Amino acid sequence: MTEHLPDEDTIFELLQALHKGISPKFERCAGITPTRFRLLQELFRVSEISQISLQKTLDIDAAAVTRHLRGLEDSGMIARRNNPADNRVTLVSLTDHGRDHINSYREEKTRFISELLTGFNEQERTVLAEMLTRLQYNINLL
Amino acid sequence: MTEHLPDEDTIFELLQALHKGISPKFERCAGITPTRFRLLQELFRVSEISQISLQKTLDIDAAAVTRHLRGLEDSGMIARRNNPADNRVTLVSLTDHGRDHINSYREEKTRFISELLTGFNEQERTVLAEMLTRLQYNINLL
DNA sequence: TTTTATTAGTTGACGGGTCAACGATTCCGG
DNA sequence: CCGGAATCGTTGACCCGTCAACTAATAAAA
Repeated sequence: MTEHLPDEDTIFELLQALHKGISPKFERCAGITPTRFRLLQELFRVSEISQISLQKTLDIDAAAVTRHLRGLEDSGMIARRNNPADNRVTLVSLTDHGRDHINSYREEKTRFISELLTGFNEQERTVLAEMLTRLQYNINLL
Repeated sequence: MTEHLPDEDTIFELLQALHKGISPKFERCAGITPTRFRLLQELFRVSEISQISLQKTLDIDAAAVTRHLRGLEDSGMIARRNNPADNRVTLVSLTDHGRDHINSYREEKTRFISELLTGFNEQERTVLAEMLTRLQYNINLL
């Protein structure tokens, strides 16, 4: 007995190892960092948005937003302008160039995710999503 | 129809969000970084080991090992000595002080993980571990 | 209205990870 | 035996995230 104990620890280690693998592989496949992709995707969805809204939506630090946007601006993907109605906020939007690129990023991301979920049927995906949601819930209680 | 599509993307985002939550919460609960805990745990297991073996076992960068060990050495948890049989390698081991501490870390970690898995019965844990393993496998193919 | 508090964004410093370059040691083939 | 190839560890530079301190602008209160 105690043949193959699934071990609570195993799940924790699997989650750690999984994270270690996912981000770099995503970047290698999609050609963009997961976080930057999320930024672009949100900009695509809403067309124009303040940095603070971006930050809250994506749940990342304000400093990180500032620096990612600087990078994306330097590469011509996004543009920023002051909000004339409130000079504290800067409004961010995709440039045409950015809009061009995000579509190919989305394709690569779709391809990546379908590779990631290879072998998972519809029901398994549902179960997995539900379990991950419960884990997230538990973590938020700590 | 398309009532609540579990969405491939959802799983990806859940994994990302999960990671964002786990490490800081672990550290807050256990009082030590996940990586440093893994280092100590491995040292506890084998008593004395070279840095390169540590690195391979834990699958982290050599530079990270060097720096973590410096930190752990400064806090008196570990000791290092040269391998007299091969002056390239440095052997790392727990100090008594480190051995004292790791037990309380282990308790905190156990508590943390059991909170994390609250509401998961034995069978669900098995299913979850198996699914995470499959994800890991898929990632390694990319 | 003037003062105070709040909000948005930037910056600096830090910890964690990676990779690339380097010195020291050991191994091995000519 | 000796010189080139591996191996081990360290360091520096970079990216990504956090927090804390700061400025500028607006909102709220006295």
